[in-house]
Amino acid sequence: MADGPLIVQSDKTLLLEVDHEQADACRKAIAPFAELERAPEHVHTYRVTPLALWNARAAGHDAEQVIDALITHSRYPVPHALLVDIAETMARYGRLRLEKHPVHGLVLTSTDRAVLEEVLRSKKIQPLLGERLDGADGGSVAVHPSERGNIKQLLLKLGWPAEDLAGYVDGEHHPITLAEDGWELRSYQREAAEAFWHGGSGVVVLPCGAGKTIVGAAAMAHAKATTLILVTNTVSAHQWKQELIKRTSLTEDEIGEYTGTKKEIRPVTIATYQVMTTRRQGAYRHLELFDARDWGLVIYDEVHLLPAPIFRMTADLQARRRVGLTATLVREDGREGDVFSLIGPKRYDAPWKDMENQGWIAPADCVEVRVTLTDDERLAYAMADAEERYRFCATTPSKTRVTEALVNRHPDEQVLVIGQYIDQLDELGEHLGAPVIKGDTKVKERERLFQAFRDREIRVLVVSKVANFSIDLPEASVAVQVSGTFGSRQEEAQRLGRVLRPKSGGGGARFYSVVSRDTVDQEFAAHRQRFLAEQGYAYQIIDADDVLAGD
DNA sequence: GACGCGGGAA
DNA sequence: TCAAATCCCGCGTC
Repeated sequence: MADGPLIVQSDKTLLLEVDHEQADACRKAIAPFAELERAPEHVHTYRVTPLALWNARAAGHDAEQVIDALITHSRYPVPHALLVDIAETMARYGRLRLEKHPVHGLVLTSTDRAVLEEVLRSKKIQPLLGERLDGADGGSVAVHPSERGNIKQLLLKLGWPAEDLAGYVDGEHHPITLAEDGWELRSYQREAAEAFWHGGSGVVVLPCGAGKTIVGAAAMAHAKATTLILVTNTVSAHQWKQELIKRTSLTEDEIGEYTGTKKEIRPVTIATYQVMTTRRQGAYRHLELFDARDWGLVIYDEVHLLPAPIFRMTADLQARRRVGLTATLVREDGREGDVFSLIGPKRYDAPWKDMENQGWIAPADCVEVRVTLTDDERLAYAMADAEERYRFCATTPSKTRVTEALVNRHPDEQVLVIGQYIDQLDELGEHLGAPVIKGDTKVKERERLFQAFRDREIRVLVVSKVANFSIDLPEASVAVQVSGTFGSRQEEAQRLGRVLRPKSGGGGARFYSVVSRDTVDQEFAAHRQRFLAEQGYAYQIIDADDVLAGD
């Protein structure tokens, strides 16, 4: 295409011209194998990474499709070296395979003798290996079954990710079917569960509110086996239980909660990550849960939050079927590789914009409102310690008036004001005459306020980070974000997710992010927005003065 | 045993 | 980076 929207560079970055008429199609075409790096106004930068290429490979895309996508949308001739590199990187996945062996249990095998020799020379790999079993057309080597996870991690780091074809144990049979009354699986939920089931293990990526729990239930109905579900908090554990009772044939007494207060082990057991990672005298206290039953399926909820010890435990669970559920595969700690090798490749991914087009989530406008600091504030900002800087510019008093104006812009809608600093939120609450929900708000009080908000007795609610975790926040159609943590892309996604539930009137949602101009606040906000930009959400930028002037 | 509270961890 | 929120656990009361 002579005037395509994409510039493909030999350093593996892709520049996408956002306003080009082909930009959406292009974004969609490159999304499976490129990660968004920067997303300012006009040109977005993507990077073609090995992990993204291998995920694409595992999802059944071949190098030819990837290369075709680049050539189709590129404005200039695509550097040949890059095309060669992409083809070679993709070909690395699956060159080595882990397979079952009738005598040795597990073997690492390859038809490419040279690759096998190369990885066998690694000092870290050698201790995991047993006997050499060379055949006529290649080689293989025994691997101790308990090292199945470790060797995959190491091979990925060496750049030769193994395809794991060694299969799974069925686990203890347990009858589970989906309930049939009054609802049915949405098409994408069915596809996601099937994609996981055929892959055997891996990750399903769906937006907030798209019904990840239901995908988990569908996966359980495939496995028909005892299931261990790992979740981030007890509220989530409870919601899983309620949802499973509603959506499957499981009854209350078949589902156990394994948390701080209850230690039930049942055919389906829901445990928090935290209870699994608590230690006494250096030893994990509740490891026995993994061996308590012959689990046929392990579900990892919010896999992007999986703590490091759970990875180590998961390395020993490689013969169990595993499914990870998440809205965002990105991790701020860079452990995407561990998700890939220990949970599995991405098996299903639904772009948010596609879901929006099909009416599963509400359309949303994202607006960044830029506040200019006063001269005094600018000076104070410049003098502030590095640690104090973000707090200072994120909580500037000017934001209060702007927030109030934004809230008043939508007099007939339910509005959430979301922020990070309690002082700021208290002040906003007072100013807006709205209740504040924060960490030390009692659960009873939270529920009372949520209910009043649902009943429209309260129109505006100010919430702290509790909004990032607690799932049972009622729906709103407008959210105003006044501060957030540095660069947490998943935080932004969670917060936008709060307003994405389809509206009864069919209307759209509005997400405002109030940001101090020319400060680290603006930088942080830009970083948080990256994930949503990748999903096709563009931020319109407006000036706070225009808001105050009533537009 | 069902709570509520406060300390510690990460 | 810090601040904030979470959860677990042990302790008390009833």
